[in-house]
Amino acid sequence: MGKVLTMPFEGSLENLSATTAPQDVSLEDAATFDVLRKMREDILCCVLKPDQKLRFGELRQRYGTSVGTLREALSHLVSEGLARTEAGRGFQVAPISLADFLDLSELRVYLEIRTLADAIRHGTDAWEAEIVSSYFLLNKLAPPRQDDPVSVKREWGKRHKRFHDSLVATCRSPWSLHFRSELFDQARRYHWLTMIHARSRRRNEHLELRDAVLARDVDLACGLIEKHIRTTVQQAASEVPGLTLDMAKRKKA
Amino acid sequence: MGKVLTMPFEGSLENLSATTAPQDVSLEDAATFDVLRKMREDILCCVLKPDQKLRFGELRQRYGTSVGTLREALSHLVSEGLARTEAGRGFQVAPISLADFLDLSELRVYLEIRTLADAIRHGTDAWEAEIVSSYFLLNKLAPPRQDDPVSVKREWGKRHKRFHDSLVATCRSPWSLHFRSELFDQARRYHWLTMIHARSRRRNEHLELRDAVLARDVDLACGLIEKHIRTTVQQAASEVPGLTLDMAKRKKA
DNA sequence: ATTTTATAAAGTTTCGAAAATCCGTTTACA
DNA sequence: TGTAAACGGATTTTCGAAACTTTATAAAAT
Repeated sequence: MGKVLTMPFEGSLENLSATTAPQDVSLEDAATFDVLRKMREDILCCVLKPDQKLRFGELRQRYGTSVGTLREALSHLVSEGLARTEAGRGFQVAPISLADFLDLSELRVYLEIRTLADAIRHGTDAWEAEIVSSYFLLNKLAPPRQDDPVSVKREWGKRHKRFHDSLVATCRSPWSLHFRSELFDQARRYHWLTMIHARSRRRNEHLELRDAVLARDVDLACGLIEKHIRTTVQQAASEVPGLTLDMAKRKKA
Repeated sequence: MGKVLTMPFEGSLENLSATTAPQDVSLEDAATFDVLRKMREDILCCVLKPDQKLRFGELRQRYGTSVGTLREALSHLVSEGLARTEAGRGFQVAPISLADFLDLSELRVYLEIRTLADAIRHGTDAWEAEIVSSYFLLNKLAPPRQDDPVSVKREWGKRHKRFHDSLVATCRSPWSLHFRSELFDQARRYHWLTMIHARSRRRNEHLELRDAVLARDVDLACGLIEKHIRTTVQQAASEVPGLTLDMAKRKKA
């Protein structure tokens, strides 16, 4: 658990960030990306449920677009790990399982620590300002529980993501940031399920995290984020019903 | 450099690998994936050069397929980081730079170590057999140099990948394997450039690696793979011409 | 000479129909 | 009764043409 040990990226001679890491497809404004964004959000928030078959007919209605456009978006979701496909038999929402959540969380611990440590070391005033700002917004909303309306849960999820993104924003490793981001989104699916069934209330870990980061205390901050992730897994494992024996949901179709 | 420290995935209660990690899109046999595979290979081998504009007209001829299919494949390449796109102005091959190679290699070191350590701990007879077999095939071909024909370079690249894949095949973390695989492919682009300009000859690092792995010596094997990756970066940095001042190739168009 | 505006060419994005494929059911045969 | 082949409906996959955007070219205006 202990030491942080992230090696800084001082190998890279220059910080010019004209890199090759995959594009985080949000800068785009074309119609395809609208659909992609919407579908991703719907999968993350389990509007489209795990294992659900994704038929073109229905999707076409739901998102008001053509087959080709849908196909492109779906193809994208597959490579993000949010959908699966088998040649000839269409697409379906990626399954979930405790084993998967554990696996991705372990990797997340490393990537969050790695990016956070580097971000703190290269933080700027603007970075601090955005952290303060995004924390403020997050804190304004109480962490949602099972009986809160969906819109509140969604908004909280958005602010939660923004806060965590702000923490690592000045990390200079595009690849680390990219993978961190993918895993964060994956985790959001499980977070959503946890919110749905949330019984226990957690203390304000985000505030501690914010302060440690602003104090530039790398070890403390990284320790906190690690605990934060692990606690989240624990909570999900103990409070989300169908998430223990893994594949007991195949019958759901 | 030292310690290996990869934490095993003993958190995951069961090893059933019915997971959610993104599909490695090679099991597919549809036409779209043929095109995707071919295009990926062409980018990796710099047939399609970094920064090159990818016009639909030309691609359509080259791969004998329709716009829609191409678009789907390109979209996939974007999320793998092998291409870029800007709404309204099409696609282009992802740029390369030394900074990028350094960045991805640092992350690769971690992921290769993580996956290799776990793979060794859970290796089976079949795993050992495949390592022996793939090493044999790799060793039959001498590492290609600048004057070797392209077909030889390609074949060697294929066998090289197969060997490295075989080493980590029994790793039980699908997400780690997935990201490792993406980064390995990224690195292949730079390896190709190195082969083109290779001056120095390296000793047989793959043999050492194979033996360390088969001897189940985790620390040694991980140390070797780390050195292997770092050496490759060094070689590329010193022997590939345009790969020092990063963006001196914007003029190439 | 430089900027601005208009026009044409090139290229990209979207769409829905046609071809191919899969899946469940019925029919034929041993 | 059980197995295999064959049909029909549903769904996916592929395609190229139409609509739209950007880029290049040329003429007009400052």
